[in-house]
This record gives sequence, structure tokens and C-alpha cells, in this order.
Amino acid sequence: MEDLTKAEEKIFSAAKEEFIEKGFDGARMQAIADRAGISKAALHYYYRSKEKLFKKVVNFIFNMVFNSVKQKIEEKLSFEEKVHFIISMYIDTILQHKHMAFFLFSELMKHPQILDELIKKQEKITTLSAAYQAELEKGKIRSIEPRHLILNVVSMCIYPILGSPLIIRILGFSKTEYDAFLQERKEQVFEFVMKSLRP
Amino acid sequence: MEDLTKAEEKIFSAAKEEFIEKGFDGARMQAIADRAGISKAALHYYYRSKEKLFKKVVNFIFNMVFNSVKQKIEEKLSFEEKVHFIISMYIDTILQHKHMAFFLFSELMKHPQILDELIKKQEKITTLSAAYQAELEKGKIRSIEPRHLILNVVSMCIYPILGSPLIIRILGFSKTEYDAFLQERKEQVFEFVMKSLRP
DNA sequence: ATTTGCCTTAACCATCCGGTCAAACCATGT
DNA sequence: ACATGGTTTGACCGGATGGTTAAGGCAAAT
Repeated sequence: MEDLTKAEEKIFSAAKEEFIEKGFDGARMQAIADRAGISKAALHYYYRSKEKLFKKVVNFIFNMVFNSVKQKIEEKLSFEEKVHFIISMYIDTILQHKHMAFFLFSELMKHPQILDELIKKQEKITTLSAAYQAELEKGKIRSIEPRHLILNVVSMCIYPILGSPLIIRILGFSKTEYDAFLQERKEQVFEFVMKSLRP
Repeated sequence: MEDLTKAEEKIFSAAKEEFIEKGFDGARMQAIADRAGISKAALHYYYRSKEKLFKKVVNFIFNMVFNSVKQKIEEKLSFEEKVHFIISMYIDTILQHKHMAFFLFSELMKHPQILDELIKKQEKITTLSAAYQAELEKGKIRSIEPRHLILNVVSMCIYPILGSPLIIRILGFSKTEYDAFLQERKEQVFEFVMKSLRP
């Protein structure tokens, strides 16, 4: 992101809050202006329309979330360590940006075209599936279709966090209990995956 | 649901479509009236307000989805068969009611209070975790915290479907490819779970 | 034929919302 | 002191939106 003046900064952060809380349809330009402590006219002076402001916010949040997730996985790590690293990182990152992650998921579902503009490449899979291949040939793990493996891991990390408000109510957790439960999951999911991959 | 006149039926089904496509904020009463082929005033005559109509729709869809998911698991099935049954049923049901499931997820996230009115009980867990206990004592599977097991299974079934528009784009599937992939998952997830549960 | 009660509609209302504009504000350079 | 140009604002606009109302239509009951 280019450098922003203080006014632009305040507006942008106000817009992030409003859009994350209310979504595109629910967000109000006046509410964004109020949060930023300026007039609605000034808001339009900086960001000409709701759509443009929204797209900038989505773009920013998308990059923020995906950059934190896409940290380099060090080459020297073993396959097992890589799996463990990916799981921990996914859970920590998504937990940290919970609201943003849900906002992204929700809005991108409604307007999937936005994704097309944002997605360039995604090498994460190859980096893991290469390590998987090597491990497989050493006979240390069983054979499995890599895309299913990836989707299994990602699902077990993301869904319990994305759907937490629902899951909490359905399984009868308290919020603090569920936070602890999600921390446990870092080890639990790792164990679940590695146990499944035994030859 | 009580019996509805033909007019009410048409209106209700029009409302379902509109709300599912646009969500509460995006839905328009006029659009619902148009779909149903009546005037906006007639619409308000039957369902007094947008909120009331919305809640009835949510309630209906919630029951429809959860009732199909909550089919009885026959007692005589073995633990393995039960796991397989749950996975297949989850994937089939959610796949069948894809749009409704996403609508529910999305709207319930924004207004979790609605859930409180809808949730009475949820015995699904006990029915499976009892079978799990028995199997564990026979030494046929390893020990695992049942809530993690359940959440793992549910996540691997739900997330790949809920997030399909995103996943398709990120993993570079076509829609038909992805449909086949999701069918494969019924066996893949089952195998993944059972392999993990080996002692 | 008239009443009764359900249904439908066109017209209308108040409010809200995104966006515009002309005027004012203010710091800087001359 | 004055002009310049970026910044800020209150007032306003057009259109959309949820909701209301008064009047009428229509079919069955009287």
C-alpha cells in the first residue's frame, strides 16, 4: 500500500471497521465518515465511491491475511515439521485475523469476481506436495491424493475458526473454553494428520 | 410449517430465493413481490415486515437442512459404518442444499442471536461418541478427544463445499472437476479418518 | 341483491442513502 | 497583503426502500 496522509489513514481504518462489521450492503458511508471524524463530503473527496473504497479495503485485507499465511517454509524442515508448521501458522493467523477472515470469506463468496483480480499464483501446494513426494518414496508415509490432504488440513484449521460463533452454540462451549480448545487443536490436528499418514 | 395458501406458498418461495441470493441487507421487498407476481402491498399483507418474513425463511431453511442432516443412524451399524454414513450424508446433504447452507452460515454469523431461538438440542455427538467409546474399549481404535474427532470430520465435509467458489479459484479446478472431486471426498475423508484412528 | 370478509392494487409517505456542489477554510508562497 | 490550490463542509438532490392507506374487486354466505 502506498503511503497515506493522516486523514486518509483515519478514513481507511474507519472504512475497514465498518465494512468488516457490516459487510458491503450493511455499511454506510455516513457511518464511515463519523468514525473517521469527518464529513461525508470529505470522505467522497478522498475515495470517490463506496465501491472503490470497498475494493481497496478488500484488497488490503486480502493481502494482509494471505501474506501472513504465506510465510516461507524453511527448506531444511522435515516433512513432519512442515506439516506441523503449516497447521500452527494457519490456526494462529486466522485466529489473529478472525473478523477479517470471516469478512473476506463472506464477501468473496457473494462477489467471487473480486477474487479473479486478486489471485496471481498459489505455490503453497507444490512446496508441500514436493516434500510429500520425497517422504512417500522413503516409505515413511502412505499414499494419498495430495489435493485431498491439503484440503483436509486446511478445512480442519479454517472451519472451526470461521464457524466459531455457530460451533460454540451448537457444541455448548463458552468463549474462553473454545479458545483453549482451538489452541489444543494445533497439536490435535497435527496428530490426527500424521497418524492418518502412517503407512 | 403450517399449511399455506397458494399465494402464501408463492410468496414464501419467492422470499427464499431472494434472501438466499442477496442476504437480508441485499434483498428487496419489491423484488420478492415481483418474483411472486403480486404487489408489494399484498406482500406486506401476508408477512407484515421484512424482519418477520426473513425470520420465517431462516427458520424454515434451518429446519430443512438440519433435519436432513439429522437422519437416524441405525443402531445396528458398526462404528466404521456409522462414520462412513455420517460423512456421506453430510457431504450429500450440504451439496444438495449448497446455497441454503451458505446463506444460513453467512446470516447466522451476522446475527447469532437467531441461533439461540432455533437450537433446542443436539444429540448427534453422543450417538457417535457412544459408539466410539465401545470401539475404543475393544481396542480397535486409538484414543482421541471425541469433540476434536467430530469437529475434524464435520470440517472436512462442510468447508470444501461452503468455500467451493473460493477453493475452485485457488486450486484451479473447473466446476465439473470439482464436483467429481467432492464425490471422491466421501471415500477419501472416510479413509483419512479411519486410517488416523488405527491404534 | 346485498352483505360480509378475504384479497389486491395504485398511489402515497417518510426516511435513508450514495453522491454532488458551491462556498468557505486555511496554509503556503510571493 | 494578496493570490493560489489543496482541503473541508453544510446543504442539497434524485432515487430507492420499507411500509401504509383508502378504495375497490370478488366470491361465498344471507
